[in-house]
Amino acid sequence: MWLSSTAQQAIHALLCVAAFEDEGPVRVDEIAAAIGCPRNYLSKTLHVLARDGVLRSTRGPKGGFQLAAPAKEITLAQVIAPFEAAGRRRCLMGQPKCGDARPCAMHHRWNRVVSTVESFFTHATVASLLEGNPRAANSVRAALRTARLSSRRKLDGSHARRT
Amino acid sequence: MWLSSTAQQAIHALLCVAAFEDEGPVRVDEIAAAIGCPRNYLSKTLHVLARDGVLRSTRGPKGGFQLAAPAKEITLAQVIAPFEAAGRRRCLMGQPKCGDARPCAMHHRWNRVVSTVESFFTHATVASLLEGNPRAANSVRAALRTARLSSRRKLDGSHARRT
DNA sequence: AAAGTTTATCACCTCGACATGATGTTCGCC
DNA sequence: GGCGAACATCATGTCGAGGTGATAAACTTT
Repeated sequence: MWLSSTAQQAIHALLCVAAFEDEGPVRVDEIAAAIGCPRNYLSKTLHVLARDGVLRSTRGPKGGFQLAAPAKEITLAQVIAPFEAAGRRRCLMGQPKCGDARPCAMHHRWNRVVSTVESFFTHATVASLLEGNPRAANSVRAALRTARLSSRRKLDGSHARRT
Repeated sequence: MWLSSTAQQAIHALLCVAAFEDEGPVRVDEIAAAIGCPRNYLSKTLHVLARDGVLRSTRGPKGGFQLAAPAKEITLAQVIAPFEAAGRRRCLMGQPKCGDARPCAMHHRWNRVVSTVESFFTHATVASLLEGNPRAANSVRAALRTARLSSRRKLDGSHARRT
């Protein structure tokens, strides 16, 4: 709820990348498989984050996506910013004129609520999420490992085993 | 932001109806003109609220929409409920499994934020908005009066004046 | 330099929210 | 009862978010 599905994918994907922060780049296919979303669409999403300086992408073999900064320095606000018009139109009734000068009927009270939400997103970092929830972190890692295994298996199938 | 434009219209329209609570029904055309939204679409929206027991509609001359209960008893939550899937999917990452048992990485912290927002909507009543903001209430009333005047003028134009 | 792996991007599709115009339905009033 | 005022509803249209498959571009390895 509230976040567009694109923004949700972005957050989820960043958790995946962060979970393997020091093991090199993570491929789009792995992430897409791990979080269950279309590969090409996720590629587009991650590309945007790369342009915004949140991720770094490398093409070719051994390529993939990495964090562009330590996980402790990446806030959720940065991650969802490109995909949410949120923060712009804060008026509950969509009135363009609404502001502190010409407040709509619920401007002030609503503003307090909005601040709460915004402060959640600006204070929560990718790292804090993983640290605070070892169980969830593990499940992210597990999902990615599974994805890696099955892509291995696919490779083995195509050009036979070479042991 | 956050509320669908339909829900925004619903809230705005209810303020209009509430502002004229004791002066009889308010017509869709007036409301639509006052808040600047398509008449037929608003009609559909208000009809839903009528089916939900928030409004009462009367057809024919002297008809229109009235509150089905005192403005003090109508919460914003009731008003937006039919137009927002909100409250169902509270998981930030859209995971269906996410709950207190199998929390996603930010389930608990996010839940606190969600509660804040929900409590805003369940505690704010239509009456409280008008009372707390006389200025905004007046501008709602003014907009509706203007709409009424211009529809009068249209009538006078069609079947001449009869003074 | 050729082959293979990976991201980047293009053209296109689908679907639901929002919107519109015409038409039906119910009412008050003469 | 018949007219006009108002809500109710239907068929249809528009538009952007989300999604897909094919292809291009960049990189590594050999």
